[in-house]
Amino acid sequence: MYFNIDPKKNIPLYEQIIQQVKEMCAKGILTPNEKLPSVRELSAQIVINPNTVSKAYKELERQGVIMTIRGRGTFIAEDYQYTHDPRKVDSLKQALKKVVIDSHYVGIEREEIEKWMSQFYEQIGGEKRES
Amino acid sequence: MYFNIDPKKNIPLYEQIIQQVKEMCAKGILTPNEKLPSVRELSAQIVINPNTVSKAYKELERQGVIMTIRGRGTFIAEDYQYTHDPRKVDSLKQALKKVVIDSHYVGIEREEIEKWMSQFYEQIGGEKRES
Amino acid sequence: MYFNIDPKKNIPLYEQIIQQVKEMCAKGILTPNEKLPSVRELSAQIVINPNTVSKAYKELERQGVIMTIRGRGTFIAEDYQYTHDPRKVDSLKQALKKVVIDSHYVGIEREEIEKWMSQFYEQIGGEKRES
Amino acid sequence: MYFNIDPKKNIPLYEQIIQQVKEMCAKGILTPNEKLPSVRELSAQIVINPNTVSKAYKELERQGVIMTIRGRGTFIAEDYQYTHDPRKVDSLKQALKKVVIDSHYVGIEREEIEKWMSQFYEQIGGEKRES
DNA sequence: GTGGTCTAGACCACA
DNA sequence: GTGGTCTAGACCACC
Repeated sequence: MYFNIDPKKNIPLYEQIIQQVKEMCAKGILTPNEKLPSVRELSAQIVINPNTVSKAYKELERQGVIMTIRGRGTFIAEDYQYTHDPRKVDSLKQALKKVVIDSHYVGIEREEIEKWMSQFYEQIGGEKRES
Repeated sequence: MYFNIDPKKNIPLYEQIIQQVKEMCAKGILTPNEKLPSVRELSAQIVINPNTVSKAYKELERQGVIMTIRGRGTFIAEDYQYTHDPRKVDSLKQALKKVVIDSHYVGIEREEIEKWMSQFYEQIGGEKRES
Repeated sequence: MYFNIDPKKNIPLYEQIIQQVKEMCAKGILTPNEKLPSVRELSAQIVINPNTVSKAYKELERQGVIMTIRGRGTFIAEDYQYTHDPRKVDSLKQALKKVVIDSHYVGIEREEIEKWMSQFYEQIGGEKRES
Repeated sequence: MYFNIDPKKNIPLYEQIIQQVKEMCAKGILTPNEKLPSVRELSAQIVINPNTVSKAYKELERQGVIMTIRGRGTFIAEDYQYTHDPRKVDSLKQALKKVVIDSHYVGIEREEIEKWMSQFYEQIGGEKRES
């Protein structure tokens, strides 16, 4: 459970938390039913406003990545449901397009991008989650 | 020179303009030294405030994608210089990682993502810009 | 944190802010991680529109002189990176040439110019920034 | 009489003309009473709007650098008068300060700047103009 | 509280 | 005609 939060980045803090939780889940570092630190704990650990952590948790729960059990804490969900939301698909497509074009302008070759992608998929690929 | 601006999207209007100009350049729809619509023209065309268009143009100029000639207008730059800015590279890497992880959560397979990527590169690949 | 903004000058207001922030940094009056006045504060202090201050701050951030932390404010950057941008070098050279020639036409001797330069460098020289 | 005008630069075209005329005078390339090209000639030569050349000439005349003799043309003035205008002096000081600070931020050492300055003064120094 | 985005409308310098 | 600067005032996201 190591978070790497950088307030200097453009990405909102709560977004950084969301991404890192999802990343750790995808990589298998966090497994279903595993307990997450409480809002207080985490906010103390990464020196951040508790409201920010809370917001991240709420969003993660809304997406079905984690679940809160009153009085017990928050846990990684075990029954994640894929949501083929067409708007999300489109937004992903846009994001990928932006990466392709921007990398083109930075002078990064296609091979490089694909190397990155392979790396990311390798990190995930190990434990393909059934659902 | 058709722009497709949607104020309902989360992406700022000026960012949408930037992306679309870059996309059209990369695809070869816009060629070096070609004139862009004037700030006023474009703002009238896509029904947007001139300042917003101006902001987009200034950012594009800062990135070296376009150049403005005083009193004459704005043009696609002819001598685009790749900038291997390490911060940009890193941010691209992050963006790609986000796409990979988020697509995983939406239930999109790796093959699908790679198909998209191939499409985007095909659209660009035709006229690889020298310099 | 005293700013000396003069709307009557030819130099744009936001440029004056940029120059003075950079000057204060170079002189060591502003030190890394120090907080700058908020956009609203500064705009009230020097009786100027907030957007103008914002523009100055954004440019300073783009140059890597300051950094903004979302919801917290703007701070002097701690890890300033020199950018040996050849275009900037050239433009500086031009600016210096202009000073030399114009001073020649105003009747200022070379010794005078060099005296000024020594003064400026003395003000900076004290705390040469490492990194 | 070779002009090097670049409409892509930030400096206004008429300013570029002014600077280059002054530079050529200071260097001795243009000597007192030498004839300048007519507005038409010059505007044709450097492919520019005649009004722009005209504006430059008017300003140069105002500064006393050149003189127009009706029906004969424009010539380099022979009796240039130094004008110790305090506002100009101050603006030069500001410009020099800006060069010093900006060069500091670009990572150029003092020695480099002084080397430039020496170069510029050498180019002028040959024929110190008496007045 | 912070900065970021956008609008509307004004004025100016430049070509 | 072009873009550049500035103002006033609104709304929003983030912390």
